[in-house]
Amino acid sequence: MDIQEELKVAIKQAITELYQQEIGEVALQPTKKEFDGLYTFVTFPLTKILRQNPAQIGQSIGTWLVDNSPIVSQFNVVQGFLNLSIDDSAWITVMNDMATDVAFGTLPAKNQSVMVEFSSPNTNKPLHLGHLRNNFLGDSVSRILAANGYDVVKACIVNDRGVHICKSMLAYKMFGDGETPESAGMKGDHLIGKYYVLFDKAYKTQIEEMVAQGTPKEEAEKQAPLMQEVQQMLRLWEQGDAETVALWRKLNNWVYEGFDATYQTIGVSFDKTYYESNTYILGKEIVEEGLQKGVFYQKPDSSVWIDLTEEGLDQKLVLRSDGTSVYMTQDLGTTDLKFQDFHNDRQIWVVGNEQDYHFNVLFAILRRLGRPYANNLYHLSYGMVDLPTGKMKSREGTVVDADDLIQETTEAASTAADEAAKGKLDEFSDAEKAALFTTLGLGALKYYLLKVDPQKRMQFNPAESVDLHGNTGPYIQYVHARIQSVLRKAVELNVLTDKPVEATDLDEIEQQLVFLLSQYPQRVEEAGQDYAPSYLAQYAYELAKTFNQFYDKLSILKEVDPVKLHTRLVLAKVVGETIRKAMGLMGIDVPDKM
RNA sequence: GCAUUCGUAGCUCAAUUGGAUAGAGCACCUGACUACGGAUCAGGAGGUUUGGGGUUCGAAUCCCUACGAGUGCACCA
Repeated sequence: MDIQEELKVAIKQAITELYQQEIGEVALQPTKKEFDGLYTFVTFPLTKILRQNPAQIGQSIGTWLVDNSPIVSQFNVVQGFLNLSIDDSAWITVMNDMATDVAFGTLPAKNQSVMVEFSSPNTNKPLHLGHLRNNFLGDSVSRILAANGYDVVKACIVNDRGVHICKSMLAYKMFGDGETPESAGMKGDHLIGKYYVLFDKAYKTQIEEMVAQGTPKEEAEKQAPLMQEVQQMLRLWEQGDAETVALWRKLNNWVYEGFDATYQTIGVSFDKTYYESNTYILGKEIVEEGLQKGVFYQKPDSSVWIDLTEEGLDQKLVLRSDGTSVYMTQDLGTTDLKFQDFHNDRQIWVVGNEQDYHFNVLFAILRRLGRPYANNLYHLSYGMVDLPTGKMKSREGTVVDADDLIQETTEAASTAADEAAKGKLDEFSDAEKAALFTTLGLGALKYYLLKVDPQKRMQFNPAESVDLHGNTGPYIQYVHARIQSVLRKAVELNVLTDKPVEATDLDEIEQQLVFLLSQYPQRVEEAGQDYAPSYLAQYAYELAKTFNQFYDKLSILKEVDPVKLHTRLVLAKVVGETIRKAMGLMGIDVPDKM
């Protein structure tokens, strides 16, 4: 039973019968808390069509609904707002539906596939806070789309070649002295990051020396011997020089081991990994195709361009005059490759908003080329993560390392949780405790980063990110643990939660809870449409908070009326399951005890 | 300079896409524990939604403008 749908149909019917008019889509909104009712229909827009004032329209429709719809029990009209109360029997039907539907909140299969590309790291340094926002977003959006009935392919493109990795390679060659992750006692990605920093230091010293001797800074940056060597190394790599390739392979593998450990900790995985070393040559035949189709044009120096001024964009280079690729060429190639590999109905890129322009251009070019998939591409753009002290700057050493952060968050969770648990965890083994603290720490961190609208730049406050109170992951996790505790005791009392609810009336707060629960599938759908994990964060918090109010106001296990006791247990059970699902869509686990 | 995103309580964020008196959390103040898990709940205070115009029954939301912040405007990726 879908109360909202039934209401919409009933309202349409009311207008047809009362006014002999057809209206389009009926929009309902949740009633504000200070008014009676749960659904509100706004009548202002109808005044012109129905030629009546808003309050009269509300009064007429409200009266008709109470007389003709079995689910509408009461109504009130405030100006142009028609507030509707729903009969308890309808809510109880809804509750029973939800309690028996194992797949509640999972939408029917759409027989369409989506590729979500995210993470896509460079292999010269470890992941940082910004990558975490990217990974959590991509992972969560993938889960949300799967819940919406799409077949999802999670893809990662590893940027494993180029100047940046050559810098680490060169520094390792110079200062490495055979060091390995084992000998250094460091994760591989951190070790390579160390050499990247070493390169940068040595390089800067060279530049400073050259500038001191009178070379202009810009020229010094290009002429510095270290940079020359890096360029030479890149050429050797491209020529397939055995020694260079072997070094490259060795260092990259260390980095992958490090990344894998981090991915495992944060619970992120991919269905397909592309390596740029395999794909960077792609795209040149597309340039050829574009020239033949007249989409691109060639300048006398033989560089190739596209003119996108009609789309409000600029002229853009797609092939250098020496015939080598640029970033855009590669992306054209990989987009085609991804489509050939999976034939996805849609492709999504989770990439920071500094590349907004790049994706506008990429999509415009693919449209011009007449790619069949060109209108089903989406750049999920997200804002940077700032620190309370300002921007993260690698040069100033203010970058927050992902592994460090996760460790700190877990430690903070363990300190706070050990204290707050007050003996509840005594029976836990050390391993169980460690697992719980990771769940709580990661829950706090993921929730903190996902609750904000992706598009917005956000501020990361370390102290707030590990908070357990208020609008946080652990607050919601706590409600789940609390519910499980109640359900465990119910089992001891032999109260079954798998038979239908037989109550005939509900308390107001119970009604509010059922109403919220009934909205879950719709929220999943909206989150999918807008690629917005934040909707689910908002929802999970509201549900958890409402449950705590319910819990405070009404007793469950101490209730003497067996019908009410049963009703409340079923309600608690469904709330627990829905919290688990909603949090699951953000990649957040919920514990049974904490 | 051009393009683009953003500006909401002291701070961090919401606002169901144009709807009611703009809501939460943190911090601050007050109350509720012989507890179905107080890691909780109830209450208080806190706002000219950056300023100024406009559109309409109705604007944080749409348009214009000023101010402020971010990002992009490479034959880098």
